[in-house]
Amino acid sequence: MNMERKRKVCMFKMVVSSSAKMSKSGGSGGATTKDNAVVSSVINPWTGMPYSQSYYEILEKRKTLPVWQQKDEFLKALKANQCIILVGETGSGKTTQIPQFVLESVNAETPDGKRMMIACTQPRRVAAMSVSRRVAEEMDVKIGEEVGYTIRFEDCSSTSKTLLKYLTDGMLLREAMADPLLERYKVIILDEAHERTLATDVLFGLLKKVLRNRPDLKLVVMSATLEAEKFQGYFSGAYCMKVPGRLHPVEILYSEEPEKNYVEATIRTVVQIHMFEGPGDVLVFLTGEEEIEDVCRKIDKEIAKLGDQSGPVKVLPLYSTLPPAVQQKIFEPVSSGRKIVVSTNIAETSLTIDGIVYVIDPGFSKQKVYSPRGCVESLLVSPISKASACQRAGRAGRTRPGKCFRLYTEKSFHNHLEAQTCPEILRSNLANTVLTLKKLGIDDLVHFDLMDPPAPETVMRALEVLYSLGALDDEGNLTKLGEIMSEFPLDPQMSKMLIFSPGFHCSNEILSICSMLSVPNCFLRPREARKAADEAKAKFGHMDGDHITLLNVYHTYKKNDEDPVWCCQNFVNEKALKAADNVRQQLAQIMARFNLKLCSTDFKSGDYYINIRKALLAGYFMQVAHLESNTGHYSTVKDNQVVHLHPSSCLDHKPEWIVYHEYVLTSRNFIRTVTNICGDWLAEIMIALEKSGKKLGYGGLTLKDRKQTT
DNA sequence: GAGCACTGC
Repeated sequence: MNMERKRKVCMFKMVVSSSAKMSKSGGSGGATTKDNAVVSSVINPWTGMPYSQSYYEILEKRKTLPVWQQKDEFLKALKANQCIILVGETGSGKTTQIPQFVLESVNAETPDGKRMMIACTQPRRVAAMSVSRRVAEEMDVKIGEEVGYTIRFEDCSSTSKTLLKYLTDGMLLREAMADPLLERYKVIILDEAHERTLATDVLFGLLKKVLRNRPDLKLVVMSATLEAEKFQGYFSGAYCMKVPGRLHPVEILYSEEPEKNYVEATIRTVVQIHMFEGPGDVLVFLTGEEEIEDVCRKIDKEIAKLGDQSGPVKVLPLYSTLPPAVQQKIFEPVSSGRKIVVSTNIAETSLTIDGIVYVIDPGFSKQKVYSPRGCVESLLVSPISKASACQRAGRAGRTRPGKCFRLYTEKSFHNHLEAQTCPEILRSNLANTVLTLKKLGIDDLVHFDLMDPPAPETVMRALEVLYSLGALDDEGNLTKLGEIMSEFPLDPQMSKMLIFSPGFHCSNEILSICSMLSVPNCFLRPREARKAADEAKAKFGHMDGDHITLLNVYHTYKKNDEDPVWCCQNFVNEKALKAADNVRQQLAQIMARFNLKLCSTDFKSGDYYINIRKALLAGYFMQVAHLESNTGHYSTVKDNQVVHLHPSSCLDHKPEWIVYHEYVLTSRNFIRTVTNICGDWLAEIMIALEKSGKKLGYGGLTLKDRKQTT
């Protein structure tokens, strides 16, 4: 078969010439030794110790990064402007170097020794950790001292020493809740701003406000190219500068005709690359676990058919729920033949694989969409954005020139793909975000200046939820309860359930359930052992429902001393349970801060499970479904939607009333993680709510109607 | 009788 794709467009320019010149003039060899002799007496101002040999070696490499060419320009701009937008492509060195430039100049500006920090945010924990380690090394200091990082569950920084702190964007938002003017920071750098995470978007709005109240604070927004103008318009008056990247050229090849079946086209392209292209590993982007496993098997089969006429291949799947040991395999070099990694979007930003020369981009990914009407979040396979397509292509040019095969036409790239992926804030349930904003003192949500304001309906829905939970009062102000709720890293319903659980004498148990609900699904179900996995899961099952099943798993895990062998034998995801244990500790600390007692009902008491189920309802009374006797289907109490029990539920019967943790829209309207409750308990809550004057918009049902059905 | 893209607090 001929290669069908003929159109070639070179997307990336080589930007190595200037840096090559740079390292030549710096002199590698003899000159370096001479330099060292001169500067070896120089003392590291941070430690008071002479610089180590490796400091100078790294310094030479740092000086070759594109961003060093513009160090002076940046420092001048920083002095003259409150807000800078820095556009830097992959490989410019902005994430490691800019914060150090800032540190050098800001320190010079404040000789009074007043300790204020520089923050640099990252969307992901791993990045915050690994970048700060690298920077500590570059500065020849110990991580956690002058340079540190803060992520959930781990604070590797020191209040007395740390000057430069890398942290997740979500973490900075948490800090802002206690310190709304972010007074401990002198400069805040928001990195990877183009990713537009929910936390980054909220920080944008918050910092725009804070900058007006703190003329001494400076903000640096760092982003990849595409949205620079939009950012400049939002941060009006910001100084904007561009730094070139350093990526090898990537040749883009498009399909001539639209592909009917992108999975088949993918397999065909892999085979073609393997037969006709030179050496180099292949990275394939697909949408999900099942599709990936399926394609991996088919590629193996097709390449086996070729027989000896082509070299060996190693086909490896990659997605987040893969056990870490299997994930690690993608980084191992293959002794002979070609490595083919078939991955989800995880390889687009979170994981970087070296040695990739060919990228196959079918143009799809699974994306979260939110519908405020039904309060549902769902995952949909959707076309990616142009920005995302460029990011994928760039993965082929990290080590040497590469090729990217787009399995769609050039016309559809230009005409059908959106420029940017829709920001997360427009695709999410905002109940928790609105609670955070209220806690940050932003009362007027309508006039809060967000880069992309969400639909009014989404904000209204969030306010409604918070109001009915008692987090907001009639005027929309945060109540005492709302304030405590905002301190928990949980959805508002879950915070409320946890805060009310001591009143039901079961806070230990609810705490464990919250933790289990906060981590990925702990039940493993490998394709080759489905039956055994289902049997193992059934042993944890409880007749009252899935929440108590989760509690059983957690208790049994602890009873077995967190034994990895036990996890494996019972098809339980050890990583998830460890995470639940971490979450539990964190939540317990927050509870202690508010004097929320940890208590349990006597296990032998008939009320043990009843109390737990009542506590569930205290938070999730808006997520109740009723079995309709005429149809045999469940319908939601709130808006009379027909819903179906998710097949993963352990319930083997259909109780009249159930509370559900989530409503997911996939092949049908499913409710997942459900527990049997009593209609009278719901009626009691409704009466109490109505007495306090709260209207819930319960689909036109009056209280009398609801009482009649109980 | 299904699915869980990916992050983050």
